[in-house]
Amino acid sequence: MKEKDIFIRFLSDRGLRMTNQRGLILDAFLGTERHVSPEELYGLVRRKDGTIGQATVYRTLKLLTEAGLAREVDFGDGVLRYEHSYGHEHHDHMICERCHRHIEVVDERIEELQERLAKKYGFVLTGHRMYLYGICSECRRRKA
Amino acid sequence: MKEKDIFIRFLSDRGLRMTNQRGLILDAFLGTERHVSPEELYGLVRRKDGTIGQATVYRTLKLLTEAGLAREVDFGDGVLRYEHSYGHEHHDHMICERCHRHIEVVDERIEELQERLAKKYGFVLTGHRMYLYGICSECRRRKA
DNA sequence: ATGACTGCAAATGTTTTGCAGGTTT
DNA sequence: AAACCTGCAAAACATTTGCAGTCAT
Repeated sequence: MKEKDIFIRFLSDRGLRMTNQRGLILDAFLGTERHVSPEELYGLVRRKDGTIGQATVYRTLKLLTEAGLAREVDFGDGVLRYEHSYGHEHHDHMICERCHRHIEVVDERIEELQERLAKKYGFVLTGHRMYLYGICSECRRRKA
Repeated sequence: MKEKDIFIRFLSDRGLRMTNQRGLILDAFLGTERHVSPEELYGLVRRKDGTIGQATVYRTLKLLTEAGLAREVDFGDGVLRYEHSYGHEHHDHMICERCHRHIEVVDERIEELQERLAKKYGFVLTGHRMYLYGICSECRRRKA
């Protein structure tokens, strides 16, 4: 399990320690492929350890983000979510407004045009967020 | 002033009334070309009427949004901002991470590729949000 | 011992809501 | 009167922080 090693390394590089709670949170995070909110993750972790506090979950998610293992995703619904970052290339998101299912997408040509657009205005891009909202085929079929 | 008429129309269509406060808030909103947060707008309006409450500002901004005069913009910094919608075509945003200056941008080719990308996954797009983050030329020059 | 870690509760910051009083129709 | 509006303060919400106690080195 490479991620755990990375995390341990990251922690010790900063004089921090790997703890039981951090391990549980990391496992729970890695164990789901969904975009989890801190609250959801808190629920998952609590099944393993009922005494854990949500502050610890919040704090650990920040650490995982700094360690490059997690990435914050903001769909704009007021809750921050986290997705796997290690071994997961950059991608954007397409979200169904009915069933809230979402797909990760990448389009090289779009990425390239974004760069060009930035250059046109004298910007050097550091990152971007792109969310495509729509209705997926299933939802359209179900309620056409 | 077309916007005011639209707002009055929108209100009366729903059995609501144009009031002094709503008028002031609309004027203040139209009077700035920046992306204002409710708090900023509250500050502006209070200069004209010191007794206005911020709840009224929040409520009116929601109304303006429903009326199609304002559009919510979420830069992901924890504050919702509002921009003019009437007579302002769709556009995306490019934000300087140093000076927080932002530019409104549109790229037809990107829009088109987004549509194609959606179609590829069976989605029909209803909208999208795209934020490009970077460093603007001035900030690069100032602190290269 | 020192410094890190944790759970808890309190604080934060933005936005929403309940309410009592005021205004319009 | 009925329905809408308003300001205020309280509530709601996700997230952060302070703190006192605990644990690892």
